[in-house]
Amino acid sequence: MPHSSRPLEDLYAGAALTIRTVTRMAKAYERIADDLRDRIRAGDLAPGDRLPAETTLVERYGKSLPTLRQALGLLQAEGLIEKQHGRGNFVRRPRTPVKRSNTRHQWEKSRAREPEQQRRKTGATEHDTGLEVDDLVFHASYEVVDAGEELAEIFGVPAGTAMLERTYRTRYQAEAHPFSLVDSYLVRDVVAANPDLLDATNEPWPGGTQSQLHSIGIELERIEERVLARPPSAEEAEELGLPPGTSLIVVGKTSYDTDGRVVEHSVIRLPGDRTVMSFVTPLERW
Amino acid sequence: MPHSSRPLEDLYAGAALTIRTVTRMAKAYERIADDLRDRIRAGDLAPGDRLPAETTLVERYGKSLPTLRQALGLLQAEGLIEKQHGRGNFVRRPRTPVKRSNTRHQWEKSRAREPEQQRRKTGATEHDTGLEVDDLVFHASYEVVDAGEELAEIFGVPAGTAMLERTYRTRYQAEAHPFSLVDSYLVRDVVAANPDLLDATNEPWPGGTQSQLHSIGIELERIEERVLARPPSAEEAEELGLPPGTSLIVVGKTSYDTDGRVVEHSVIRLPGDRTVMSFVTPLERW
DNA sequence: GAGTGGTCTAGACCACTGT
DNA sequence: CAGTGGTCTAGACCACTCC
Repeated sequence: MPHSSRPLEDLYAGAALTIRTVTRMAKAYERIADDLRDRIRAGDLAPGDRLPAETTLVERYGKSLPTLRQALGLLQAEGLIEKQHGRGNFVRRPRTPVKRSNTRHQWEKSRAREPEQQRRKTGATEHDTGLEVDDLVFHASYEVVDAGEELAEIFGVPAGTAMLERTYRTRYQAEAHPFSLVDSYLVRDVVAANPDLLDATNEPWPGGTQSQLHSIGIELERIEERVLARPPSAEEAEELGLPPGTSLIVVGKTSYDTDGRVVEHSVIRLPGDRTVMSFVTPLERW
Repeated sequence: MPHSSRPLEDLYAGAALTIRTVTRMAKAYERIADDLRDRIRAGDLAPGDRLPAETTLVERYGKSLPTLRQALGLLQAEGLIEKQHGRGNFVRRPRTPVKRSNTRHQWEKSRAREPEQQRRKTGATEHDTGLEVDDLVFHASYEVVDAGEELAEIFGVPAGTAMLERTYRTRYQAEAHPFSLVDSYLVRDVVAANPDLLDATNEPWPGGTQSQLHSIGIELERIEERVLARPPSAEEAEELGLPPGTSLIVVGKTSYDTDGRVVEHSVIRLPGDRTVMSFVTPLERW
């Protein structure tokens, strides 16, 4: 079963759960989809393989083209196949899962005060993914924008306050699409205390954002993350290489300093079909 | 803008982000979808309103039925409209968002040792949602199952070990569909120390799982949650009332006791279009 | 039974990919 | 240029909802 080598994800995928099977009339496009799905799961069609041409499948199943295409649409929504205009339909290769844990925050905090040479070795993303710096391609750009109502409310500043907007794109060297889109916001006048922080060419900053904040005397006390999922816009789907039907995970991350003030806020958009986030909650002892 | 009364969610929805507009040929079904989307956002079509019949829209836009339906399919995937066979297409009413925070774990732990009368007042779900116990309808059933490979690995027990499987469904009194499907697992022989724990009719147990574990002398030390999103199966979509195109959020929650042993594991399935999870990560002071 | 969406057909023409 | 998927049409018949 090419798509289910990881036991844990099987469990979450419902494979191990007994689901009450309901007998019902199978529609033509469902029967076709079921058949193709079985062939893929059985390994009859391996990841990367091209499916027979749609016209061929029309003949094989004895149904019309639109009906067949409806079946393929189902499989596409499930992430099993990928359509490539002019080339064919292909069995999707499972993409490298992207792991992200909230233990990264404490790790990054501890790193922030270490010497630069030490900080340069690995970043929080490498910490999460277990990869080397060279495996990742990183792109950053900065811009100064006025705070909208939402941002103003989050930071507790007047609307229109000048904010430093930093956008980051990170992808695996070997892949075409980034696995995270990050838009991070800081109050411009706060970070201006260190002019280096206003210059995108200093990215990637060894030690990350917490190290940058440390350079202007800010210590973080806690981080709050809000997680939701929604369908991607057409642009987001294209940028992340998301197949139609898969969703976007959006994380709103807010950093509070030791005075309880909001010092940073990020909107992190992640592909829903390959992101696994982990959150550890320690509990106080009785 | 009926779908965007909550500022924070606007930000995460991308409304406040400048997205580079790309000029490209608009396809017929995209133009129709754009037009209808605009009408909905403008409030021209209010939540709950029925759209004109598909045949009427075919005349209005001068396109064929399949093309029009393709456009409606887009809007449905975006969660803007809802199709109801035999009734019509309706502008979706935003559903009550379901909030869930990891602060519930510490809250529940503190509660576990309080007197029953105190525990009975509110549960963790009410703590999250800010609702009263009476606003929620709760269903539980228990079953003893053999541990599969995945469960065995998680708990560090041999495959085939007898597990207590507890399934929970929770919904708002006023709504037809539950907002969470929980399958929780415990090692049967561990919980058998208190026979009350094997009986589903004792649910809802005041104080929740941590209180139950307390009754057999187990104290939790930390909770790990793994979060991912995937498309729902047909059954899950139906049970949660998910429109096609929206995704499921799956949380794998593992509870460790003070000896570092796994004592409970849950698979929690939540509707992706209405669930907002919040995770707070405290950081150690410098 | 009237009105609505759901499924399915047969076929035309366009757009993209690779040789 | 051949092969492939993408868009679109006109129309038939079925299934569901509600009066």
